[in-house]
Amino acid sequence: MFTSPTSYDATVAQDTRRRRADAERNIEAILDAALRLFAASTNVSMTEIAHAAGVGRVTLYAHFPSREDLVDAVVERSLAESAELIQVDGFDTAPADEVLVQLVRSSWQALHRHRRIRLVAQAELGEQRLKARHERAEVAARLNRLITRGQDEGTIRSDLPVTWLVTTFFGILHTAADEVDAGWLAAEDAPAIIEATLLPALLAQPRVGDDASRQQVSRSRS
Amino acid sequence: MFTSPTSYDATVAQDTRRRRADAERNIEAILDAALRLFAASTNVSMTEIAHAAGVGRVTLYAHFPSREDLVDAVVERSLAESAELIQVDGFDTAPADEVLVQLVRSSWQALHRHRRIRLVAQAELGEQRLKARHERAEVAARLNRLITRGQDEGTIRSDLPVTWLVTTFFGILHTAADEVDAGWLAAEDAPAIIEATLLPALLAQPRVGDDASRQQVSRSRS
DNA sequence: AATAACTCGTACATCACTGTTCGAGTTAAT
DNA sequence: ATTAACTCGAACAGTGATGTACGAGTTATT
Repeated sequence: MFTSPTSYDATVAQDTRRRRADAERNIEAILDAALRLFAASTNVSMTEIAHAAGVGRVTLYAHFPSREDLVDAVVERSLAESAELIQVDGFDTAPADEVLVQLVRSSWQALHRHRRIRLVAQAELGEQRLKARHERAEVAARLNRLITRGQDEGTIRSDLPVTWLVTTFFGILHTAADEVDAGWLAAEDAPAIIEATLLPALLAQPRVGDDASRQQVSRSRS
Repeated sequence: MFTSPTSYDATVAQDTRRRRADAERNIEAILDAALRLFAASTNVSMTEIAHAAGVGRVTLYAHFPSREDLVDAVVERSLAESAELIQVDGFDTAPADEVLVQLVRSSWQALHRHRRIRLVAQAELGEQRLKARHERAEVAARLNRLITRGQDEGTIRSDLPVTWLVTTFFGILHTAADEVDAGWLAAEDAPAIIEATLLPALLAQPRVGDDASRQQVSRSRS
């Protein structure tokens, strides 16, 4: 029997009781599988997740007593993951607009994954709990700082609220990722297209005149 | 009994058999309710829809034998609705960029609704069936024509695929609508913000220098 | 006023998912 | 090598959704 001792907080680090190594591994596997499956589709059963993690269904319930607990843990993990991914070179020192471009290039897919998880959580945990606890988490906060810095530097427009600019950033990423998922846009074309769309929308002074910055980006489905 | 005669194709106009007036009314009510509920949340049961339409659950099944049929009909209706909404004055004659602005102002919410339905359909009917039948429907086609015309006129940028520009248009609308739903953006601020974001991203020559075009749009949550 | 269309509630069969329990087998840790 | 932690499959109860069947009542149509 192992339900009572090890149960609920596989989530946060704070575990008073020690855990065996294989248990730890399984938890990781479950979280990984869940993250992957949720990113693909919102409707995933516990059974599917357990199976995908190479683990018995019972074991899953041993670590995450309810579906809600699982989703919760996945959100947490996804948030932490994104926070790391976003940490590119010179995040706090390089010109803000260049950092943005860098972010798009390095991690637009991962950031998209995070967004999908957010959808799942929103549907299953309800809007408020999610909003209160996670929305102002590390990722959003860092993006916020970055954009604000860009505004101070004069590279990023100041006529729109910072929050909206951040949202737009994720929004375009999201849109592009959906297009890729649907097979209407080649994944390798995405970064360039995202960049070409995002920059004029966010920058204070869209470079104009020089058509060097606006050459044909992609010919697919023109 | 009424299952066999009236059943399946409440959907398309093509009905050989005549229908009684109240039946017609109920079908409308059901479609309306479904559209409304689906726009709010993806997970809606048949029971809820029937109840919201002020109709017995059995009656619902009488007109739409399966959930799939219902979703199908709702998609159809939503598409038709959007096609009408999009038909603003001078759609085919006024400068394309001005028409775009006009579209945002008049119907961004409705267009958003259409997008939500698309999500439901995508989850329940599967990607391909939806794509094949509907994506190239009236709305998308018109938008496509409009953007293409704008490119010919030189007002809309030509370095990105038309498809992507259309997608971006809907994407930003969608993003903004979500923000409004979540209560992070006032609905009355939305059109201006959308416009301010969309135009620089889509136009060939973003007006630059004159900060008249980039005055403070909203102060909320800056 | 008569007929057929349409409505309703109730009840039933089926299914998929969630969460729990049991007992027995593995495996990491000391 | 012993113990406690962890694993597993199978089986069960509960819930909620889908779809069907019946029979009786209501309402549009002619």
